[in-house]
Amino acid sequence: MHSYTEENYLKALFNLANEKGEVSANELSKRLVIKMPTVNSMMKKLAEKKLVHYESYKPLRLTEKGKKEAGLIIRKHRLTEMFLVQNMGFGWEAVHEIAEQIEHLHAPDFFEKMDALLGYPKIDPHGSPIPDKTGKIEWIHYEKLSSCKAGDTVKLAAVIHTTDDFLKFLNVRELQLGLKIKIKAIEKFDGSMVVSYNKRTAEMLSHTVCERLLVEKL
Amino acid sequence: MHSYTEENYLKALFNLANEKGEVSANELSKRLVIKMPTVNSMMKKLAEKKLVHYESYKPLRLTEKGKKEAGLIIRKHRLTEMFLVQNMGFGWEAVHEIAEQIEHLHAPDFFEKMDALLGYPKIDPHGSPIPDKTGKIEWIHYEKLSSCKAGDTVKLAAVIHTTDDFLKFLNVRELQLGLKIKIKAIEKFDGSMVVSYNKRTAEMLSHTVCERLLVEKL
DNA sequence: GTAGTGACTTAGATTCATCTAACAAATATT
DNA sequence: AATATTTGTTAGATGAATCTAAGTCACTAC
Repeated sequence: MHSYTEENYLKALFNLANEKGEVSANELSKRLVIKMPTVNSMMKKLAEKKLVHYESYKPLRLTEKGKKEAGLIIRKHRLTEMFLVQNMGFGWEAVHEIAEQIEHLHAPDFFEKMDALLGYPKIDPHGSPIPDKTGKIEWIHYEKLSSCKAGDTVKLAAVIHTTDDFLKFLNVRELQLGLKIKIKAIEKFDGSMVVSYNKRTAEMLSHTVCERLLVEKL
Repeated sequence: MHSYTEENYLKALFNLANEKGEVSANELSKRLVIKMPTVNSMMKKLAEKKLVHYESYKPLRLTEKGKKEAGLIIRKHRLTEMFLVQNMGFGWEAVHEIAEQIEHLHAPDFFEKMDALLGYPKIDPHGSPIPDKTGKIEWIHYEKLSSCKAGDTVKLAAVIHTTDDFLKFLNVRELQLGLKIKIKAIEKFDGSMVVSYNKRTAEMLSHTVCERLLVEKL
């Protein structure tokens, strides 16, 4: 079994790799807010355990084993988030911090039970896919709202870079997963969009926001 | 805030004090399966933090502050057990291990929510009182079944020394909290009891079992 | 193609929770 | 009361995860 600390390194490596492809020690250090030398020695340790491929001065890569372990942690995280929202009534902005802790529990029955009570969900409350029991993730490709054209009608499928503040921002505007959104206009100079949905006929969304909303075209 | 480790010492001290009054370093060491010198230095550390009264070669005592902290951890443990049983469908024999881990989470909202969803329960699934939000415990005095007389009719109010095996033993015999039990006879030589309840007309319970069943006389 | 900057590594210190070994105090036994 | 046993304490070591300081590698810019 791996320590709480090791699990956080694995998860960070996994997430960074999916965001940017290769992962540098430096990025990892920044992500975890842990100084480089510490990261460096942990990488050697994880290499010993065959969880990462480590070579001096080369980018970091998870091994297959490492990916699987990371996937299983992320599975626990996302199942937990789903449970907190669906079965306990938390808002999607409130669950990340709690799930960050629960993901490290060694309690297979607990996660099995959550999974069953939720009906074996495939996505978490933010639309991110939940890895399966082997740690594998089934990537679903959505488009960014920012890459859609005026006139398109889309369905909100997932949100990314989900800080609490951003999620609260979405709450205030009733922007929820599954929502049907019509793009009325796009401002050329800043990429902001005017959209309509529900009873809102002209809501303004900045480019930053549109970059974080993933949609399916209808 | 206290570390996971410190919390376990506090909880063990609290429980031992309630079982036996005074607590020796030796008992604590055995309970936690941690060697004496380690316990010793932790006691000094907790004394620094004003959580225990420590004097060389004297029994250990929690300070008021220590009792409160311990009570709050036990509160989290018992709320969790209740939630796992009531809202997630676990059997009472399955929840201890999971709750041992969840009790250490720093997630006030999570425990608040469980408390609310449960309707602010006063006891856990084993009949033990749940400390209030200030860490105070309201002791309820029940009698041991073993101290009742033949002919008594009692209600099962709590079970103590609840190992998983013991709880499974009770499951098999349909012995649940709230159950009305009639004492038909007591064997003098070994203290075992013959009791009836539900459709069971002559169930034999050893003295060991009767010592662990707490009841209210009816 | 050398200098400079940023990324990476090594070396060594610190803190926490644990251990073993050895010693001291308190308690029990005869 | 003297001795043996149990309990508690001190000293010092270990491993995990962190740090700072200092040195090395590699890419970028002229």
